[in-house]
Parts: sequence; C-alpha cells; structure tokens
Amino acid sequence: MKTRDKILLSSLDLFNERGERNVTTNHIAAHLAISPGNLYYHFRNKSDIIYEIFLEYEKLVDFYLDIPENRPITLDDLTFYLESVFDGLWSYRFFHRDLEYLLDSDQRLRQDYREFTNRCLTAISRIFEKLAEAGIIEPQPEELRSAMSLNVWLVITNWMAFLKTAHASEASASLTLTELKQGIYQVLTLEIPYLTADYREQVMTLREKYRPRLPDSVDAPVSGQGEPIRNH
Amino acid sequence: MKTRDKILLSSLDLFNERGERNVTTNHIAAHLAISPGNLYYHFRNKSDIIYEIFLEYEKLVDFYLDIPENRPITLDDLTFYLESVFDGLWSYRFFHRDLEYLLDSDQRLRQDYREFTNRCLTAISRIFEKLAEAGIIEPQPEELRSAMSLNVWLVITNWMAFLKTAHASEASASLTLTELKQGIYQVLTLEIPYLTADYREQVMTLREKYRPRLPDSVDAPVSGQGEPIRNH
DNA sequence: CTATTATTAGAGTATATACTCTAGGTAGTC
DNA sequence: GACTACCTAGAGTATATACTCTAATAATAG
Repeated sequence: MKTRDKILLSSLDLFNERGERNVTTNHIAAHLAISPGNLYYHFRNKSDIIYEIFLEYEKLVDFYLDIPENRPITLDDLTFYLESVFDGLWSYRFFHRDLEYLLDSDQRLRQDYREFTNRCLTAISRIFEKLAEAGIIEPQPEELRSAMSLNVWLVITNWMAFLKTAHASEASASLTLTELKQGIYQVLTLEIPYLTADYREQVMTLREKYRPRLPDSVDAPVSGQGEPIRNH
Repeated sequence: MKTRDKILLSSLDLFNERGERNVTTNHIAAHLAISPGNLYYHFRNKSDIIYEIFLEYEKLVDFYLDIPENRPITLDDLTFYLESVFDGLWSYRFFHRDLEYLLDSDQRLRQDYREFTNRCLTAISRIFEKLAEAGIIEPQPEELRSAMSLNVWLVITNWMAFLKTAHASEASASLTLTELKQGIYQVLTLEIPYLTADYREQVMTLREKYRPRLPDSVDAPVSGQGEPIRNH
C-alpha cells in the first residue's frame, strides 16, 4: 500500500480513537514509523489530510444515499439506509466531533460540508416522499417534511456525540454496537406518528430490534449515585 | 467586580466568540490586562475555569427547568421553557461545541454533565407528561415519551452547532436571533403529531412565529453556487 | 548505464501554550 | 506601625506542535 494511503488510514484511525485535537502530525508519522518529512512530502499540512478523509466520507455517504428513482422504496431500503449511515458515522466519527473547529480552519471544507449537508437533507426528504408513495407513511406537506428531515439529520449526526457524553468513562472501547444502533431506534421514533396502519406493525417490529437493553440504558434514572469514577 | 469574576466573564465571552480551543489562558489575561500569574492565582488551571463556568450554566438551566408540580402546565410555560433554554444555550454556546474534549479532560465535569443530562431528560419527559395532563398533547406510554425526550434533547443541544456549520462564513456575528429561535420551530415540529385537536391550532400558531424566513433558510437548495466566500 | 524523478530520513525551527516563581504591593487590624 | 492575608506583575520555562530543509536513497525511463 502506498505511503500516502497509509497516512490517510492511520490518521483516520488515530483521529477516531483519540480525537483530531489530540493527534499531531508527529503522532501520525510515529505511528506509521515514518519521518515527519515523509508525511509532509505527501501532504502539505494537517488540514489537507483531514480534507481528503472528508472526501472519502462524503463519497461513502453519497453512495449509500443514492435513492433509486425507477422503483418504489421498501422497508428493506430504509433499513439499509439507516444501517449504512450509522456505519459511516462510526467509521468517520472523529469528523462530527470537531466539526466546528475543522470548518473554521478550512474554507474548502466548510463550503463542501455545507453542500454535503444539503444533499443529505434533500436525500432524507426524498426518502420520506418515497416512503409516502410506497404507502409506508402518510404523505406530508413539503414544509413539514423538510423540518422533519432536518430533525432526522440532527439526531443522526449527533447520536454518537451524545453516546460519548453519556458514558462515565472516556474510553471509546466501551461503546457497544447496541448503543450505536440505538440511534436507529431514535430515528424510527421520529417516524412513528406518520406510519400508515398497513405498515405500523412492521416498522414497530423493526424499531424494536434496535431498542436498548435495559442495563445499557443511557437515560436511566440517576436517583442513585451513578457509577463510581474510575481512571481519573 | 472581583478579578476572579472578571476572569470567568471574560473567559466565557472569549470561549463563545472564538471557541475554547482557540482561547489560551494568556489570551484571557491579556484581554483583561492582567498578568498570567494573576490569573493562575485565582484558578489552578484552565479546566477549573471551564468547570466553574459549567456550574453557572448548570444552575441556570436547572432554574429554568424547574417544573411546577402544584398546578397544570400551560402553553405559556412551554414557550418560556423553550425560549429560556435556547437563551441559555446561546450564552454558553462554547460548551456544547467542544463538549467531548472537555469531558475527556476533566472527570468531574464528565460526571456532573452526565447527571445534568439526566436531569434535563427527566425534566423534558416530565413536561411531556404534564402537557398530556393539561390536554395539550395526547398521553404517550413511558417508553415513547422517553425516546421522544431524548430526541428533543438532541435537537436542542445541537441546533447551534448545526447553524454554525450551515453558514458560509465562520463569523458568529452572522448568526441571527431568527435562526437561533428556529430551533424552537424544530422542537415544536417534533410535537406536532401528538397535539390534541383542542390545542393544535394554538401550538401551530406558536410554531409559526419561529418559522424561518425564506432568505435565511439554512436548507435552501444549493443548485446555485451558494454565497461567495468572504474573509478567508 | 545514466539521468531524472519520486520517496524517505531525520535533525531542526519558530511559535505557542499551560503554567511557575519570585518579588512586591495593598488593605485591613490590632 | 507592624503584622498578616490577600492580590498582582511579569519574566521565565518545559513541553508540544506544525512544519521545513537538506541530503540520501530507491524507482523508473531512455
């Protein structure tokens, strides 16, 4: 594998694991056992590395969110969208964590991310439209649909961050797939009221699959003392 | 005003304006025209400053979210909660921006924030319950109510961040009150399906007040080139 | 084989950052 | 007036960070 690609991969891993803020170019080079000079031969600066990683992320999500226009949408499609998007979020989770800083540091990224967001919002809205066409949800006026899409976007893009903050320890290792996928549960919660009678059962069953098990519950009552603090 | 309090105020201002990451203790001291030594006489380190600011924030929100248990809840109460919470978010907006990093750097903060989140979720859930008791929304089973509360929390706490990313320029000055309050519009969108016939009109009218004006619309189509980039 | 280009090492640098240390002032109190 | 507790200045420091520079080594083309 090309050094350039190794740099991108390692950077992504380290960013995800420790947060972009805590990962320096020297760390990346050290992790790959290459020299800083070598790293800077392949990338002009840290921003460029991040930008290229974003392009990959963007491509991945755009690929997942390609809505077929020649056939009706199914519940399987919906499941696929949700699973894929959360997988993508997981793979590039560092990105949303430091988003504001990253956008402030790179105007290209800001511009591209803006357009990316708009594409996603459009896609979500289109999915709602097609779900309605398929008789899975009731059709909604454009204005409501776009407000709902925005809410879906907010829940999706911030679910990971919420999970991290809800945890008693900073170790990302403690994040379980169950918790991650509980994001799907939350998104489906948004759709419940709009389900048609025909599909209500099916979607509720689907949602149930992602329901958090009690011991993991993040919003459990805190009447007790909570876990004791470790590793401080 | 005591130097200690001036430090807290200036820090909050600078953090909000430029982001915690971009504000050093030296900046804070310089901004107040005091020496770094002076600053460190009053605070052991940067984390302590942030922690105290969080305590203020926490107190403010806890105060706002005090649910009266001796009388039914009204639509005015709901408006007050929403307005207050968004005002609070605005005043301490730096906090949610760098939340993950801050929690990773300070275990006290992590623990407190966890409990704070849980109190807020409980309060939101309680508001839903009382809205149902007041006949404003249909009563919902506990499980749905808590999932909905979590969604409300996600929308509220991340609305500001979304706005910032949706903007073409990094200048926070460009954030308008209209946009900020559009967060309320988004939250009320979540409640629409649950409104009772009796109150539907009223709530929809309330929501309409926060509806974004078209020129400011953040999710406007991007078919054009978008605004030209300035100040880069 | 040679000339050119691509890649790499690794020492080095300018700047920044969180924080320390010492010495000195100020305000109140007996 | 002297003692004490509080407050402040400002120079200084250890460490980190993003990035540069030079020289050497591989790879490739003709």
